[in-house]
Amino acid sequence: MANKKPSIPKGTRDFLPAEMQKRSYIFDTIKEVFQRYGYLPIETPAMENLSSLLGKYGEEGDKLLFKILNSGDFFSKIKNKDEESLITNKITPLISEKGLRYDLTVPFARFVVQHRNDISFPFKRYQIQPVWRADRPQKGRYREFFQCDVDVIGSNSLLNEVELILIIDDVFTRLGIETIICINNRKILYGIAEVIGEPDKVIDITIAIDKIDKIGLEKVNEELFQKGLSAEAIEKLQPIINLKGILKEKFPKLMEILKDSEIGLQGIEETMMVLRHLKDLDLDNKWRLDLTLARGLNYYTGAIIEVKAENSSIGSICGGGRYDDLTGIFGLPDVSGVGISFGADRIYDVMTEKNLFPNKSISTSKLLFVNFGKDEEKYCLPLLAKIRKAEINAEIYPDHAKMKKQMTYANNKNIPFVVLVGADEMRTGKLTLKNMQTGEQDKLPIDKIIEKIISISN
RNA sequence: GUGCUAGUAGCUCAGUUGGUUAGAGCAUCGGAUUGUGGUUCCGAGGGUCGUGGGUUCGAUUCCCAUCUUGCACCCCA
Repeated sequence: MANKKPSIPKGTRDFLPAEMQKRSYIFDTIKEVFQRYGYLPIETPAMENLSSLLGKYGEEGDKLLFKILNSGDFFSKIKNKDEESLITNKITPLISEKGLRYDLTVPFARFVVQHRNDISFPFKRYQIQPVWRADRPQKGRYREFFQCDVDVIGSNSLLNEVELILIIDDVFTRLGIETIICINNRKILYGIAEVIGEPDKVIDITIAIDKIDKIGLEKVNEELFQKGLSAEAIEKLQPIINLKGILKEKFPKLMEILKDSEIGLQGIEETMMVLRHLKDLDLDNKWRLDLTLARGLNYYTGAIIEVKAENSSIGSICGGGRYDDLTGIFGLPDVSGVGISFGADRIYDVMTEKNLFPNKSISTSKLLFVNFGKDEEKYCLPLLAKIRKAEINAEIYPDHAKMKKQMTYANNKNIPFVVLVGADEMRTGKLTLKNMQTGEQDKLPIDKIIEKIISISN
């Protein structure tokens, strides 16, 4: 009798038809744009070997991986069952060798290495699938969510970076979301770390200055000090973080600062190239160079991109960058890729918040046959087939229920037309067509009904 | 993983300083109307008061634990 209420795991969601319709709208729009730019779809399994996943996302990422318990009697295979060897991180490799994917980029790198002989480079692919993270859920953060990735792999050209930004601009313009696209380059960040004499602390530095908008300059400096940066290095960093002004002024200053760092200068050059193109292209969305943009994922090496919706509490809705050696870890060195990922669920949240979904009716059915009984069913079925052949979405109520019930069904499902077929209609061949919006009724033969519905829906 | 908030019908929420049968609106179902929905009127079903334990004569109410939700940190789409 244990009649427990059914539930789903923390941070996961069911989607009702009304939500699915809106989600499909987002996915369809994104897919259409991806294809417009010449990207082709792939899919990869929900689970990967843990060895493919671990160590790719940083320490924090490893913690957030969902691990899958081995099948069978794995426990008997463990030799030492004393407490010492049962500590989580020691026992994990013994009982789990698979995990749910954390993003689509790392599985893609694995995919490219594995299928290198079946694809030709540069390889442009898109991939729309769910990913899983064992994070604490909160606003705009789920444990299962969909990413829409576009990547080009096997090309060093900065044209790819430019193209991805155009895709971002295209997608958000179509969806009606006003965004700001932030652009930076990891090489500039490396350069800065080099110049201030703390090249080993790049990650700490970037993570800290990434928070400057949120916690302010003082707290950032505090955090840097705690991470072990010398006071001198922090001092040197200040003018860089505080670089103000328009691009024309920023770049010469930055070049002066980074003049002793080869990698830093390279980063500046790359970024200037990209931005110069963007200037010519007249985007609908705002964009800017943001030296405080860092992004947490370890594998980025060049350009980094992040998109935020304007005036929204939901965090970034799209992000990405260039990774020079992701395939290297899987045994294929010297292949560079760039890619971005759209967070479909956050885009959904932003669009809900700002009421940006087009208000279409939920049902796709244009017409419902009311069911009066056995003889009438028999009479209606061929007519229904005819209507469907005319490419009109239509259905018949499956039970011989009361009129009220059937009409309510049509009403709730937003079906614009109802056809009533009883003894009278069967005798004359003229069916009663009811317009659910106006309440008007006509007696028409089936061909006229088809004509009418087609003319109205066009 | 850390801190804070909350959990009462399918949904949104009342309520109880610990005391018989826990309420409303919406939704659902039925009827007024056996071939006419969206508006109206009448009625019905639905709750182990998140779960487990403790204190008490008695707990939905107090205490503890746990799960879930929301928020902040961390991190991120």
